[in-house]
Amino acid sequence: MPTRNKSDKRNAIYEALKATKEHPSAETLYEAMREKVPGIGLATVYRNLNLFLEDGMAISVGFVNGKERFDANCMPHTHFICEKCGTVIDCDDIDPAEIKVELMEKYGAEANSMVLRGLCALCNKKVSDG
Amino acid sequence: MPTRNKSDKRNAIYEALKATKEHPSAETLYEAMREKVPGIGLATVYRNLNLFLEDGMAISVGFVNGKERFDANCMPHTHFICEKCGTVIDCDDIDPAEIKVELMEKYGAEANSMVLRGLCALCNKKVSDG
DNA sequence: ATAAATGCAAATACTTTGCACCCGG
DNA sequence: CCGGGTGCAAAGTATTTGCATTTAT
Repeated sequence: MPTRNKSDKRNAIYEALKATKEHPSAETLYEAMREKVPGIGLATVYRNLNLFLEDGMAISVGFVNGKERFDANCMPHTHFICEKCGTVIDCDDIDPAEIKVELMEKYGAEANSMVLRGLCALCNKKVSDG
Repeated sequence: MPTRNKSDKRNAIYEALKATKEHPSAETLYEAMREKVPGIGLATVYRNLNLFLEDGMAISVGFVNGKERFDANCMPHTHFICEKCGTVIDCDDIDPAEIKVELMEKYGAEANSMVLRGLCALCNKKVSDG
């Protein structure tokens, strides 16, 4: 493992990721940071996000419309992804404990994340409204 | 919606997808088919997989190592993906009904799929063996 | 004959990487 | 200085698309 220096840009990226609830993609995070951190490059955001993953400072929520989405909250928690609008919701209070036990008992597999996909409340409403 | 003709290649792709349990990527399916269907093109596989999705004849399991994986089994069922080896397991007997109800009650969101990620039995064993 | 399906190559979209330069200790 | 960090542009992957050709009806 490389020696990891402090770095203003790295800190800024991490703080920006921690500060948002929207589980941003690299590009989204980059766009959001450009004003505050002038001159920052997209590649730097990508590089540092990957370092955060390595170091356990962030997790990948998965891909939404081809883009990887990140979360600085590393506490195991369930995510819901809306297939329509791409919103990612933290479902902190939905505990997959029983499912995990079941998975272990039946398949011997150790789950460390659970992702539900479907339609969020808003998009669901739009559908039923027609 | 375009009028969809029958097509030998399309049928072959669909049959190949139905025949396998490995939830293949487009590329994997293409490689597996090349011998049986000479001259088939990768783009054709991609195109038809997308048509299957549109027509509800197949579902996307999600992305594993950057590649989308497909399943011809459209009955709602839980998937487990091993982050280490990329194996996708059907967990037909793990019913997320309660989780779905919880999600609807707490978030008003309608889930249509559930994916668990972690380590499969084999990879988990390797880890604990050290 | 007509409309859809296909193969190939070119184009996309997202992410990673090579490299020269910058910055902090 | 020296080693890590960064920006930019180029390279890399996976997927989609344009177009001329083939195929089915």
